[in-house]
Amino acid sequence: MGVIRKTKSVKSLLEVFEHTDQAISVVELIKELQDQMNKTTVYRILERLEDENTLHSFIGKDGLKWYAKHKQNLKSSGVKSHPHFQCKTCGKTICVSVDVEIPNLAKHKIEAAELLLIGECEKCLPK
Amino acid sequence: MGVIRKTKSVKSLLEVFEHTDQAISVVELIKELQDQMNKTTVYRILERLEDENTLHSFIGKDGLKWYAKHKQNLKSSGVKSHPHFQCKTCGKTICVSVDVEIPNLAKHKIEAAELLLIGECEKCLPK
DNA sequence: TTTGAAAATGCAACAATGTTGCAAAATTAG
DNA sequence: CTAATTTTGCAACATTGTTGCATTTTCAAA
Repeated sequence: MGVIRKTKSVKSLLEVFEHTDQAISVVELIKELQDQMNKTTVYRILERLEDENTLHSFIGKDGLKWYAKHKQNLKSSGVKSHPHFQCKTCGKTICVSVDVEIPNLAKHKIEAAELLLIGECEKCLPK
Repeated sequence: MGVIRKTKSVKSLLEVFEHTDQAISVVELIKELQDQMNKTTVYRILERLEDENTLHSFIGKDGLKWYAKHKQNLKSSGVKSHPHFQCKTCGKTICVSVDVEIPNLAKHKIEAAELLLIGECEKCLPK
């Protein structure tokens, strides 16, 4: 397996994540980094960083892929997982640090679970 | 609001769901119905049937939209939701009839939750 | 049964997201 | 410094989903 080189592009991308704990969609990353690298490069670096457990990904409510920094997390039924919250109004998407009970399914092997919570964040809630 | 007319296309589409309890991806529906209607029509009928609560939809592990028959379901923390299981090997995707505990999030209003379980189904599990 | 308004459809063009192959450039080990 | 390997850019492509608009179908009132 390949080594991950700390290239200029990789550093640029990681820097984006250093300034926030929020998840960032690939679309936004491409937009934010468009002067520094090609979109193909963004996709490929994200893939590598996920393989290396630096980032983790999940699918948002509209089917877009999101990435966030990887943190060691709680385990439920042996499945490593934490929920993500996505604001349907402003789109803000965050990792939620709570344990989730993953149901067991007879005759099925569950290897991963994605819990997406959809609603409104504090800012978007009507006063 | 509009009435949903029981057109030939609507009947064709509903017939696909009559023969299974599994979820079906839009991609597969379009393929299966390509001789009977335009893909635009498939998208529009699905939207209407979901509005009418005949079907419900969710996003699969690859960001594709899936639909399944709507059944009255359990409520957790006031949020109506049930998990879906998707086999990473054969792609089979089903609704799971169990209650899921939806975590509460301070200062956030959670209106919906999607729990996607990813793993291997009975058929794909190595003996 | 006829008719006319509303709803539904097909089509083509488009938009957005994501993937691929390949040549060129950058990185790292020795 | 050099050579092998990894990384990148680019352009072309694939897939999924959306839109506008003209035409057709449906349904219910007459």
